[in-house]
Amino acid sequence: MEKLNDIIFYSIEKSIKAYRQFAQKNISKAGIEITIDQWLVLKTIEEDNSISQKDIAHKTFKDVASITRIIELLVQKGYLSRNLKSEDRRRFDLTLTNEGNVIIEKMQPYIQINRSQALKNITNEEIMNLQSTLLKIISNIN
Amino acid sequence: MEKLNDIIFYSIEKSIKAYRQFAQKNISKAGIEITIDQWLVLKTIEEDNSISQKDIAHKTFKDVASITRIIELLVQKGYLSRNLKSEDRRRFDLTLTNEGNVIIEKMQPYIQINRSQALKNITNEEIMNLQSTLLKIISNIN
DNA sequence: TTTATTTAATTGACATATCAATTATATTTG
DNA sequence: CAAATATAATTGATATGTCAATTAAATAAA
Repeated sequence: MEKLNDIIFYSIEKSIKAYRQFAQKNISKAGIEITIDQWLVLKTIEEDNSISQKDIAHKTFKDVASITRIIELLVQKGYLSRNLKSEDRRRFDLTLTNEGNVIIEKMQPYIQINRSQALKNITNEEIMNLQSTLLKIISNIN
Repeated sequence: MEKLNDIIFYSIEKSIKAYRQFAQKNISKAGIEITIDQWLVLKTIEEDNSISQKDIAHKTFKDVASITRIIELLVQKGYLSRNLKSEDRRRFDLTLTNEGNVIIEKMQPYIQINRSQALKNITNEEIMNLQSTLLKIISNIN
């Protein structure tokens, strides 16, 4: 009978968990006070500041409920400002504050280092194959 | 500048999240009242009923604190019994109840179906490559 | 053997995930 | 236009993840 360890989904889970812990540890060690998830949401807003919370959720593979709460924390921390949109009062204008921009800048080198360390000695071809197989899995279950 | 979407870690995260949602939905739809995480812990105990909570945590890539809480829920639900070990009173004897065994049995076909649907049209070679690249990533960050 | 150290598990605090219900607003339809 | 429907976001409840502090027991060291 197959053991849990043999299952590919365990490797996928293990790799992403290990990467998250590794990345978060490096960020915290650098004295940057933000979680990877908060950064991810902030970065998504930076890339498109007219995006809706629903679309942020979709883009980050999170739930809209989680996005509401993460945005709340980002506002509390002073990285983000949030105001009702006049055109559609169900939605919000989300804008990075100066501090928000600063922290995105500050994170950049760590993100790079984390990624390159995690992918050390792995060829482009391997990455492309990895990506392609993962996309197959994703499309199989949608 | 690279967009979030291009990053391989997003595909890894997306695939595992999609798989978990897909699997959980199928289980719930079948009227089985257990979470994937609870099942995972129960299955781990079934495979080795002398395992410590610390080792369950290690094996499932979870935190010992989470294991404590998940075990509590499994006991509450009547799937697991927990008694102090006489040899080492810091530890517990964890044993599946009849109901626990029944639910593991009941889950089995769904687990199989979920896995085979997710891996449909993906060759063994691809899976092996996926596994091997993921293991490289894991070892790079440990 | 008493004390110090290590180990296993728990607990508290906070962040995030998920689902269902709710609120507020916008859009569609009769 | 008024009523019905759809959409965006929030909120509550429960589960899990993570870290730090704590408790209880076992083991090692003085």
